[in-house]
Amino acid sequence: MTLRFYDSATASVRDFVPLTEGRASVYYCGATVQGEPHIGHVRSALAFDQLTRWLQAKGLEVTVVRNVTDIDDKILVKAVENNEPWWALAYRFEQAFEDAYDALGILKPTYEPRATGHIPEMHALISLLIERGHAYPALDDSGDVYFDVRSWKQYGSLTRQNIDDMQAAPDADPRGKKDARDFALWKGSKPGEPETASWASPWGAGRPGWHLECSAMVTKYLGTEFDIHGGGLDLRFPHHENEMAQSQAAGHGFANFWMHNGMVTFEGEKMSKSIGNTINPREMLQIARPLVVRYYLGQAHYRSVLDYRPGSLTEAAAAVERIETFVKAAVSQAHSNGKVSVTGNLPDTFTAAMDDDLNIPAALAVLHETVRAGNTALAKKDIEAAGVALEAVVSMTDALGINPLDEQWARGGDATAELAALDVLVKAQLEARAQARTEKNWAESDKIRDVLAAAGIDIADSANGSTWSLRR
RNA sequence: GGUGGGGUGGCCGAGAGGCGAGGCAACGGACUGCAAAUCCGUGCACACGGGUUCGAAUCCCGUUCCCACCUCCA
Repeated sequence: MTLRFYDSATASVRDFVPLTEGRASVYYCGATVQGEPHIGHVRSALAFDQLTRWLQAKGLEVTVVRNVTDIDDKILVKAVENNEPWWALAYRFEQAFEDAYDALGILKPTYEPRATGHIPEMHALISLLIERGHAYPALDDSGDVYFDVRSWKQYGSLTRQNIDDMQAAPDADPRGKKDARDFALWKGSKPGEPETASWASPWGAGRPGWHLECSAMVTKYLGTEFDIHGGGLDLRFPHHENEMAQSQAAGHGFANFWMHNGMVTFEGEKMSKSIGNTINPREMLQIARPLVVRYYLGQAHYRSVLDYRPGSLTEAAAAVERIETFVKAAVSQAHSNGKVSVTGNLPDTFTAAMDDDLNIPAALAVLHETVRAGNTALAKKDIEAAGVALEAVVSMTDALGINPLDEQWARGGDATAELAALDVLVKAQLEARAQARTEKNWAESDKIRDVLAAAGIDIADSANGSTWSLRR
């Protein structure tokens, strides 16, 4: 089957044919760094990380650009509230986002441009739009520059909306606009705003409008036409609609595919900064390991709503442990050297599921079926079959970014020495217990197990001896 | 008012005309000194009402409920 993705612009699943053979260019909207990341931000980045990994697995050379919006109204407001320079606040939260992405193994984009670093590119785009008759300086003397929505007849096409049918914003302030729907490309400086948040421009000092940065940056790094533009579903309108309008009005082909990930809800309600029902990745990481959090956030189809509720992570942990238990057992029995290479040989059913608009739930079904087959092989002492299953499982998990053998998920480096020491001590206990068991001294055997269990160490007996693991 | 997405077994979550995806939980069995893990089995699900069809969770008509976007939002 060929690679297909759902394209929001046409509301249909289409074959994905890269504009340049062998390559793929992806731009997706990162965060406005005005606060701590919440799980929804991470899910979005994860969805596009899964996309990136799959494009790579298909042999494409992928260029990924994710923006950082480091200047906007809220950043300025919050900086004042915090009595902190806006740029310090933006940078601080940018780091918090990076930390959250890193913790979950989200691959670094090829490049991560900041809005404030691309003012000249934005000016050039504004000038071009004015020349072409699609933008105009504000009719009052605010110093704003607006996109002229009525001048672009395709406006609304991304979300298939008609301007006249749209509900007017309740706080519609016409300011110097020709139409209430016109949006700011450039915002003139207002009294009281910090000088550091103001840049000179042909239309007066000011700062960029939100939508403009993406159009300017995507063109700079990926060209006037590129393969995929992604982002959260909530960005579809107005942000992506506006982006598309201004870029196409400037004569650019722009995105070939638009991909939008679904929202994360909290017990049925959308999580958002403005409502305040958010979950911090840090909080999730306190109740589950990074690998489990990644598995949980990535297990549903990227376009589905993902509803978080207490207990979700416990269930995900059970599923992850099932995979890990098999991999661990198979490595020790089928790969005595402990080295398992990612072959990239994926079951056809897995590939077919992934090719079909990244159907990860179906791909995970293949993964779990392979785990079961592997476990059965181990039970039958069919080492060859177990080895085959092991390689398939490792390759599949690797393609999804949840390979339990990946050093990304290894415990922190600091713990290595402690673990090694613990291993020596626990192994001594296991030997004593093995002795007791050969003597059928079950009381002693169980006592040793209980003592270890009380310390958070679980032991498991098998035909090949006993193994231990730290309860997590 | 406009646009879009949905209602699937105890829970999560795919599928989209015909063999009960998969995971979690539960129960029964096998294995085990006992556990744990693992394997096998059980549950006969598709909001409601009509219709089309040999056959519908999947198509059509109607009803109903939910959610998102239309203002900053991943």
